[in-house]
Amino acid sequence: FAHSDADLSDETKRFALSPTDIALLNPNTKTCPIFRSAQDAELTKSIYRRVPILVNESKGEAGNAWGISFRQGLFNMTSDSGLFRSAEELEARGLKLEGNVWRDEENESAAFLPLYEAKMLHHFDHRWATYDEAGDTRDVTLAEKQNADFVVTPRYWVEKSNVEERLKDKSDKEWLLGFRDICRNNDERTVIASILPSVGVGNNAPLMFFDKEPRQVACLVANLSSFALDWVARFKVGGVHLNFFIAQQLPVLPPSTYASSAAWTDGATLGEWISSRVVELCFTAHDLTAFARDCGFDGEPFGWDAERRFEVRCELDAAFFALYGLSMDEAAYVLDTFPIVKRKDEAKFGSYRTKTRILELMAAMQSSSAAKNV
DNA sequence: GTAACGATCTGGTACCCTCT
DNA sequence: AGAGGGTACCAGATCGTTAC
Repeated sequence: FAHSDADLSDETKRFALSPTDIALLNPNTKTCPIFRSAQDAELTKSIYRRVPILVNESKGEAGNAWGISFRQGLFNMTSDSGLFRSAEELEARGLKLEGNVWRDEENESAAFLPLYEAKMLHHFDHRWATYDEAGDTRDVTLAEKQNADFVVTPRYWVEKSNVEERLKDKSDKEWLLGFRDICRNNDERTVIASILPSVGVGNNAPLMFFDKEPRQVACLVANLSSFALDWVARFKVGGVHLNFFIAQQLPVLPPSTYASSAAWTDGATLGEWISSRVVELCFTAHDLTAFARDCGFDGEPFGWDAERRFEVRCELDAAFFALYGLSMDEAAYVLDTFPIVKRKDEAKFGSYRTKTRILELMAAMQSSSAAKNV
């Protein structure tokens, strides 16, 4: 991100990284991160001194507190394309479409599940984009999101038995955690992870599998969706892929974090405080009922209320800035490095309200912590 | 077979500039 | 002011190679 020779004489853009620094930031691969300034480098190093990486290969099982394993989706968009079926084919076979699942009235096991692609997912949203009748993708509308029965339409479907077979050694859950492989460090947001139903998934939406409680996984989703983590991730993504080796070396709070409570969680554990918010954000449609139930929530899907979602997401972001040990000044600096978020906020609301609200919430958290210490 | 990842292609949007 | 063109950005899909 030094674009001209003049940048080389800018003292804020000139800094040194020692071998120890590089080993701190990318212990598995010793890859050199891409910092834009000395300030970025120093703040990132301070985060890595406090927060462990997701999978530290040199530490064996102890280096994988989440018991996590990865897989490039369930189907390779190139080599598995022979298994993909279009709506026309399935209709011609006499199958009936229910939601986004094609069913055979005579043979219950012969169903075809949607094949999700990464672009259909976004933060806390498994209904971000859908295919239309013409075969083009479009964003899901607000009215559609507000309908808990609405489901996205994929480009292809895959046989349910193929999905089950590929999942049988990986997960017994009826939901998955996927993230976008294709991303850039100058996109609006870089790390985009989401809970999605247990369906077919293309290789550009890699999946994470765990041996942890669903509520803890919900907390991980919030962590992966936080500005704090995203800011760090941007120094790690050099090309256009969020490869496994990059994901594994992101600073991610360990599951044990969520067993404790904070002054601002009102007596609840962090796990309860965070996971209840994640369920509220994710469980907006009936096709994620299994996820809500696994997290201990028995109610109906939450209505899609943009203002409420904004508030809850700001709460989560404020929480993760605090959990990452960032001061309000540091959080403000981090949020100023998301120009597209800022620009869209200003265009729609007249100011960078995401930043304003997160900082307000951080201030409130700090004063409740201070009150508790008295 | 899985994973990392480059090359190329597609189709879209956003924004800026110039010309009329 | 509006039309048209150019360019950058965005988000993939597809195909291929290499390594293990």
